[in-house]
Amino acid sequence: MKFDVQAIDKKWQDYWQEHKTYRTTNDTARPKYYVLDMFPYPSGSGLHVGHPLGYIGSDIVARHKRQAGYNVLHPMGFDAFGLPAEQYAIDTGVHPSESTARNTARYREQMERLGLSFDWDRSVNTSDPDYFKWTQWIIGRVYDHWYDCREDRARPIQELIDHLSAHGTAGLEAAESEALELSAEAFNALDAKGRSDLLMNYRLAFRSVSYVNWCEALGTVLANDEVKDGRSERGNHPVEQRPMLQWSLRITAYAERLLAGLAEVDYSEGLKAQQVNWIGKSIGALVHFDIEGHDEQLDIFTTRPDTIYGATFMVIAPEHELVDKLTTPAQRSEIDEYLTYVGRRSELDRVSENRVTGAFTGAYATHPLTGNRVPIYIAEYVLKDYGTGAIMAVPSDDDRDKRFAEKFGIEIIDVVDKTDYPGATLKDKVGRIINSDFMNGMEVPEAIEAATERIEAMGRGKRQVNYRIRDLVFSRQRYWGEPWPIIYDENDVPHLVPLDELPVTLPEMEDFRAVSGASPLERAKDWVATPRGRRETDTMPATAGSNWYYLRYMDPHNGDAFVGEEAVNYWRDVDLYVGGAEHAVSHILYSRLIHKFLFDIGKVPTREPYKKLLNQGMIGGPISYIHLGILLTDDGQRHPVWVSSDVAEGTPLTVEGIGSGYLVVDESTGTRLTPLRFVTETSVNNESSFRLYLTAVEEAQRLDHQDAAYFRTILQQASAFAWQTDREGRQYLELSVEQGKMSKRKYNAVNPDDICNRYGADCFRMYEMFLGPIDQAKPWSVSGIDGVYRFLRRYWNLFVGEGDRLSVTEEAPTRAEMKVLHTLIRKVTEDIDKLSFNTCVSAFMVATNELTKMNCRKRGILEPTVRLIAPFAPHLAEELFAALGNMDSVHHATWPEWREEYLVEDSITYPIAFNGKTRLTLDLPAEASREEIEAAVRADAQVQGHLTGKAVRKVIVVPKRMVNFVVG
RNA sequence: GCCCGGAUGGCGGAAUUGGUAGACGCGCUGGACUUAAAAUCCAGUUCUCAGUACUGAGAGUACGGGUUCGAUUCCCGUUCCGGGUACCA
Repeated sequence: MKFDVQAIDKKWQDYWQEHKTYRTTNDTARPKYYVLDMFPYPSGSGLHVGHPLGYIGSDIVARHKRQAGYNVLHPMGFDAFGLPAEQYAIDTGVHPSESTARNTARYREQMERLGLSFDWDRSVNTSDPDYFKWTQWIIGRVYDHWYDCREDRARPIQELIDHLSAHGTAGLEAAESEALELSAEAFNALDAKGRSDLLMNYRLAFRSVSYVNWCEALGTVLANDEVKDGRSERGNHPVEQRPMLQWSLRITAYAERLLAGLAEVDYSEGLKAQQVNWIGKSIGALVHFDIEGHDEQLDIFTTRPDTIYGATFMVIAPEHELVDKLTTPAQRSEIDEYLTYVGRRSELDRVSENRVTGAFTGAYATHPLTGNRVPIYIAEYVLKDYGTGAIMAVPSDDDRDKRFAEKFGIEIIDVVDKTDYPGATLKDKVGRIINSDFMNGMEVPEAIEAATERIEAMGRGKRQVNYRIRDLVFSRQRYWGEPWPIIYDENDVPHLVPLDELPVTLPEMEDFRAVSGASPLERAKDWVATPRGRRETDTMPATAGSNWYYLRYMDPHNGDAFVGEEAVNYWRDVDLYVGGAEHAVSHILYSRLIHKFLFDIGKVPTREPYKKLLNQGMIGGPISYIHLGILLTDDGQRHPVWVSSDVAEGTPLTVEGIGSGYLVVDESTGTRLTPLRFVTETSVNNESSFRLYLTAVEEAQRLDHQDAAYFRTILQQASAFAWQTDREGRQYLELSVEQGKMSKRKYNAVNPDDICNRYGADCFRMYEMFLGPIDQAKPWSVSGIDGVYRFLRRYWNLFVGEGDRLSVTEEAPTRAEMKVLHTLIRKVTEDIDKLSFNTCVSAFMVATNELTKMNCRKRGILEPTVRLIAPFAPHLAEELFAALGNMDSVHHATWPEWREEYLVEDSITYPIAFNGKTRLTLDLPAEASREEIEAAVRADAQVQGHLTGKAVRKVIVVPKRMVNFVVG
């Protein structure tokens, strides 16, 4: 048997496929364990070495749990619908179904090359009609429900209709777009269209006009999480706010439960904090202000009702519905001018320059407590979407209000004395209330309570909770997504497409580009027109398919339900969910929402989908640059040359074929991106350095892949290289380097296939784990991978001796050998549990070093280590396990258990410290008592040497730990 | 600005109810084997100072304080780095 990692990888990958080694059945006799990787979108560039970090970690857990006797569900599938897939298709001119199929196949190949133990028979793909049939069905269920705030759950829309026709809105506490009051008679008098419109106010999936993020370049609306700094996350295009008719999901109804549910899941604190911030709960009060000369009231939301005596003006959002009505003739032109200005400003302008702007409407509100006249302004800094879109401005205790007041010359009344709290900021909610009538002298928390009570008692408002989270816009004017399963009748009333007619598939289209706000599906006239009316032409966002996929894996081929009842009651939820932190907010939050909805309608037995979440760290890639300079030769000629990054301007240079002169730098010089595959990482004088060797340049001339082609065009920019020579006489240039994300554009993506082909999948797997804690970001570097390869080789050599023959003996193990084995069992078992994979690899190295030193070749020791290493190095383990005479796969073998009796120490090495400084160590019997230890230590000659001439004030003895003498 | 992480040799990192700081690996230095190289194996490798090999002394986990017999670990303050988020009333 040869240590030929390529052959071993191939042999066992074929074997696993053929024997379906990782097939999972819904065998309810065994305890279940569900370990899931986040759904990848199969991009055209394939996997790079950053992706597998999480896959390997979860695979180790899956394999370990399998060996530990669990029925393990460890599936993989693809998030194939959505903007990226469609944008990629448009860029490459290939139909998304084709490119998706190709990319999916590539991903699967790469994953199989890594030896990941997925049950591919359970794979799903969101763009598969058998899958999105159920996506459409789920959204249909959401559409068919409303949220009863009193029972705190979703209920069928028919029950709402029954209530409305019997009592109207009386006694109704529902999650709603706007508060409505309606009698039963009025409801019953509505026609079909009127009734449908009214119900939209309550449905959990509803259609309404709202301000949405419109992205002109992508031709679609985007959800809040798809927008970063006023630009689209995908493609970095500008985004503006526009009122549009859109489908949305009423996630706000679930805000409180999404918040509360965080208490019962095991996510990192940071991730929980992000979810909490995104939901953005704030507790405060709703206050009504009368407006002079108008019947309407101005409603504002504040978290600081205690500062109401400091409210010297009001500000409403420019888009607020009362703006037009409140504007006085004298102020009309000023307001119109301001509205034009605001309309011109993009979201990006608003975010980037933080100027104080606004205009006076001419109207005044009446302060509910003082009766004072309070001017009403409009200003950009008040957002239409948050609270009521209006505020009472308290310039003494709010930065923005203060800047506004200063600019417009408005009175500032100090209402909170913070002298007792030096350093406190406005947000700390501390201080003593002044200038505030009945609240004077109160501390802030007390005053908030008192103010709220007073306002409620006066009928001027009420306590209120507000959330930052907005309802989730769920329409896209794009082709590549699930069509909304809706048909509008001749009265424009939407009707759900019934289950037996699902899925609503996409029409075949040649040109599926989105044009100016109209969905491409509108152009598919035959598809839109049905006997019952016209189809909805909006599609769903990518999250529609990915927010419930973990349930489909439980029962992927079920044609009668999205998941069978028995299957979901067995698998229940995901025990360990592994993926990148970039999906922390949106994906996790939205699938928690759908899960809670499915719980409400009795389709899932658990309240949360993911019990424990592990966010793997990003692996960055070095981005290297070659330096271009000008060689000014003695004859005054200028020659562009490639130089080392450490060559300064003015350095004398001699370049072969050109002559000598010195280096100059001008606007044509600088740095050029160098593909990572041509860069060699070395270490010189303990400093790491990145070099371009002559051999790599020659290689770039030969190879025909993209990186080489790019690099050739770059290298044409100069005619020569100012080579340096290393110790071995090879020619190179020093490059400059920075760390960045791995991406195709930066030519720094490293393909795991390349590493596997060189070192084998097992070495790659263990090396990625050895890099450090899995949740920490780290730069990719190949330095060190040789060390892991050497370790695997040494481990192999424990089993295989001279002439590549198995050299394992049947001798009985010694106590020392058993101690090595059981120490390893304990360490690996415990550390897998802690998801501390890097220390597992170290433990294997330590054990291998020790067994090599002992020259241990005994089956009784070595065979259990094969079962331990199987999750990490599945191929080598399989090869060795078979060589030891086992017929079944090592991955079905049991996990070894450690026994304490082999771990106990006979003697313990005690550090002996004097005033806390360790001076020597002494070996003492493990079972020695405190007194025996002290006596033995005091008797030691060396210890006495340290104690001579000093008074021992105290002796601290911690059995099995240490001894410390306090001397004076 | 706010929230969340983090800072340990030349490098990746290890060390948890507070008890020998630097496991393991890389790199580097020296040696063995070899015609040579590669591979492999052995030894050394936190820094400073002192000495004769065995060694000894001092400093040391971003920085400044504190608690403690004892602090990488707990507390207070500061700096820097990474991530998220931002006119959210």
